[in-house]
Amino acid sequence: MDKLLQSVKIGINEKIYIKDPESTTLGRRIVEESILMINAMGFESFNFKKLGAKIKSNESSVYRYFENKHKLLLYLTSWYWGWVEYKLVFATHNIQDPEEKLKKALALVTSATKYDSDFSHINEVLLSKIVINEYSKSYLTKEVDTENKEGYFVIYKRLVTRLSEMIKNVDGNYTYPNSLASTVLEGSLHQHFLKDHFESLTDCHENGDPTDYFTQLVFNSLNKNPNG
Amino acid sequence: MDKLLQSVKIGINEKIYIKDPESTTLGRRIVEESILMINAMGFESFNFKKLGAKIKSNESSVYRYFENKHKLLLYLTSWYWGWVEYKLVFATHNIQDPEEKLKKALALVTSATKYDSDFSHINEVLLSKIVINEYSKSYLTKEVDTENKEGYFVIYKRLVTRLSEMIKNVDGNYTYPNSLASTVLEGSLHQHFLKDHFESLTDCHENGDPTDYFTQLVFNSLNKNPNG
DNA sequence: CAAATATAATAGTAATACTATCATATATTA
DNA sequence: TAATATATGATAGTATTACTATTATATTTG
Repeated sequence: MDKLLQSVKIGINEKIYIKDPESTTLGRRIVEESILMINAMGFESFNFKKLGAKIKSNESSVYRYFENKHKLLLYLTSWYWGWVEYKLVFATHNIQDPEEKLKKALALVTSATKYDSDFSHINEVLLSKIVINEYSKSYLTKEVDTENKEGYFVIYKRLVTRLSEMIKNVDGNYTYPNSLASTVLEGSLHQHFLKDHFESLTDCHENGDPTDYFTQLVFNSLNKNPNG
Repeated sequence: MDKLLQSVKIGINEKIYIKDPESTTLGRRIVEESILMINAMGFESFNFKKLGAKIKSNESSVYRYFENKHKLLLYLTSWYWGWVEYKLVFATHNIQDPEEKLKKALALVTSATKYDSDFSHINEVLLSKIVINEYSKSYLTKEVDTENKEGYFVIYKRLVTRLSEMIKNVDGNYTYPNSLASTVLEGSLHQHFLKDHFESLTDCHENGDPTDYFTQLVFNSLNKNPNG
């Protein structure tokens, strides 16, 4: 990644925000601090009044960027998935062998985010924790279908599709490429969550980790090309 | 199931409620109507004032049974998982062959709830929809660890463990029995959700279904006993 | 029938999730 | 550089939520 990310802007559906937070200092401060705050106090306790106070700005100013905290969550998680997608495409585009490509993709998508790239106002380590703890809440709502039609989840959907395509490239006859791809992405978040809060429900600690687990899971499901 | 369920009471952690809703008519009405309401309007819009009005009782009366709507959700989802556990144990206890047993368990746990048993005030079909749409919200909170210590999730954890044991009985050398069990349970809810809202992210519709998908996924991961 | 208990009705509070208005600071452009 | 546009800040206000507290009225039980 490194320097490259400096000039890359994750393209997020314009309907998610009122004013592009990337366009101003205040906007970037909103995004930056909201990540710290949501991470520290959880999405439920977080609100725009607290955020305004924290950034020494005002509640009403925050509302000029995002309609409400749900939209802000959509923004943050879209950014995260866009960032993962970028890393995925970048890291796999020059790999020819479909199995190697898929293996690399799975590693990227299932491993814990450990380092903050430090090139933007966004702390990727904390953001990935937010995604683990809060992403489901962004779509488990009564408004999913309308918001989906508005395109609020395109980036995530594209990521699932990319993974699904890689799966198909290893085994074109497999019946459940989309289900497997969505299981890996969602299941990975879940295993990371269990590791932190329900240890007994996962084996991803000392003697195992999500990457190894999901890599096995996927490859055992696929009939690999006998020539490959 | 049928008549048997009439006399079976799902044992739920007493700390989840203030007064056992099973002990009174009002309590059962609270549970019964809350399922209909949460299903119809979603957990976010649901509240005790609306529930009180709907059952022609009072907000304050509802608060004598449950501290807040989060506890009510814990109650409902615990009941659901207790019910699934009961069905699981009942349906598999006389199966000797580990593979057959696991197969049966997977079918039970991944298939959509289609029929309301009609023996209690609880509509299992709607409750299963609530679990699909809202279960994650019951544990994706800042209070998980304390609530987990209080035993609010024991039933679910026991269910995962049971499934994990069945997996181990098919392949004792498999490294990830707990992860696989938790993936199946959580992943199954997710696939059902995707089927309803993000069709393109799943293959569980015309030519596939969660049971078939997860059965394949699990058995492809396990080295079956060559003698079995 | 009295006493205990459950439920209902009403009121009240602090916090949330906003909207509206106006003042002020900063940037743009004529 | 003055005029103007735009962004931000400060303050106030509203409806709703998530409760708590109190008192009144049923209903059950001893």
